[in-house]
Amino acid sequence: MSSADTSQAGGDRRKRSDARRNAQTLLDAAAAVFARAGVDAPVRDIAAEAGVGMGTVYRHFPTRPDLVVAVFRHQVDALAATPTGASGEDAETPYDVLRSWVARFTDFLVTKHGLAEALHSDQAGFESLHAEFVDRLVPVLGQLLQASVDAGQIRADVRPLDLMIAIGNLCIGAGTFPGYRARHMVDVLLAGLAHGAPASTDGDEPRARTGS
Amino acid sequence: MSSADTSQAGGDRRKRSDARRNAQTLLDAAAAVFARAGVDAPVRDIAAEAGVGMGTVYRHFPTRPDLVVAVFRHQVDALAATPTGASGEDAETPYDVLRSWVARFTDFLVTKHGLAEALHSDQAGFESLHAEFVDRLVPVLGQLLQASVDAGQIRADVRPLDLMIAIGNLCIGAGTFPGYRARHMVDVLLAGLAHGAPASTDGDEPRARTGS
DNA sequence: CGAATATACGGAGCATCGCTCCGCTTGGCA
DNA sequence: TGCCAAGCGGAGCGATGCTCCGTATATTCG
Repeated sequence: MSSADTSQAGGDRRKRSDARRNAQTLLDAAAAVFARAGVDAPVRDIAAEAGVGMGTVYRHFPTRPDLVVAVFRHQVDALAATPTGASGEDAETPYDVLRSWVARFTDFLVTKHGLAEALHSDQAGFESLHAEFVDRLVPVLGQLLQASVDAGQIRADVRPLDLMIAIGNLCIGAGTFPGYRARHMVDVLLAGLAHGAPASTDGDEPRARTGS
Repeated sequence: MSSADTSQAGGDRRKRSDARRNAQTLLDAAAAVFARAGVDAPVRDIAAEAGVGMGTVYRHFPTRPDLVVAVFRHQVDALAATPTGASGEDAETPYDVLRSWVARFTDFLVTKHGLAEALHSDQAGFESLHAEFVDRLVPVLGQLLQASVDAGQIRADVRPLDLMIAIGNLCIGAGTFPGYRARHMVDVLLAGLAHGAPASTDGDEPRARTGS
């Protein structure tokens, strides 16, 4: 599912050698172009960088987002592969683990110029890119969240999807707006996560605490 | 400044009558189309809705964002015109005032389909749209923030621009992603604002509190 | 009231996208 | 070596933001 079964660069042994090579070349070229011009870079540029034609790009990656997904697959995998205890430290509290995972996620989004932006643009079927992130990362975030809730360290009224999208959103413009510090605002959000539950802020119930 | 001196619909008495009328027609048509198809709607559609040609649109509003700015000008004005005490209630604490202003800002962004998204897309000179919002609203937010800081109700390490962009970002996808509740996450962010300062969360200093 | 002229209009057209289509090239195999 | 399917390249399509300029008309002046 999620549209990115796109032959994964050099994995497929049944393809012709030039096809396999081109897929990898394309991946490298895309990574280079994305780093240089952001993930919004025209597909034509990527084709040119790789020294192939438009057709070749689209044969390997049927749609632009598929290419983006493929380029960042490794890093999403890394993020998805840390259910608990990033570095094996079991002494950390669940909330600490949550914090460090979120920090890594934030770094990832902030580092890749325009990735966070692309995650949300409704244009050109970028929803598959979004779906990829949601499918892979929401479960992990769900575990981290639940553990912190169970430990009584955070409020229980924030769902994994809410938090994931919120973090992704906060990272938008990180490299674009000079004065905006995305990481800092993610920190503030996490602080709010930790304190909303025990005492509701100011004695003033937020509003519309819909659903669980 | 900010590129939106664009004749303001019907204000200019020196223009030809048909020009004045068309400007207003365009504004109405744009509002209708934005409501129906989001602020990303093609300029051609707006021209068609208004029953005028492309040239007319661009003569009145030199660039797409200028049109968007003009359409939402009234509401931005309303937001900008409330330095303190939304409804004259002086008994509220500064933090309450901040909260209610932010709630109105959030409602505004969430209501207009795609406005929050458009605020951040780097494409097609949308930075003028962003500039408009920043110029008008950051000062107000600055006052609200400072008052709350002075009252000791919120942490002092969040600047107006940070908060404004953060809120705008959190509203992205409000109407697009079914499960995402933007308002709720804005609440969480505000909760973090209130609690980060006094006691740093868990005894564990967040991380990299880069330059106060 | 009727002509003159600046002002405004309309929409064809340009450049840039994402993506498709199809004739040509080339790798892999007998 | 020769065959043919897998693969390739890039012209081309439709959409979009924005420009340009010949045409229509509101306004003014005799």
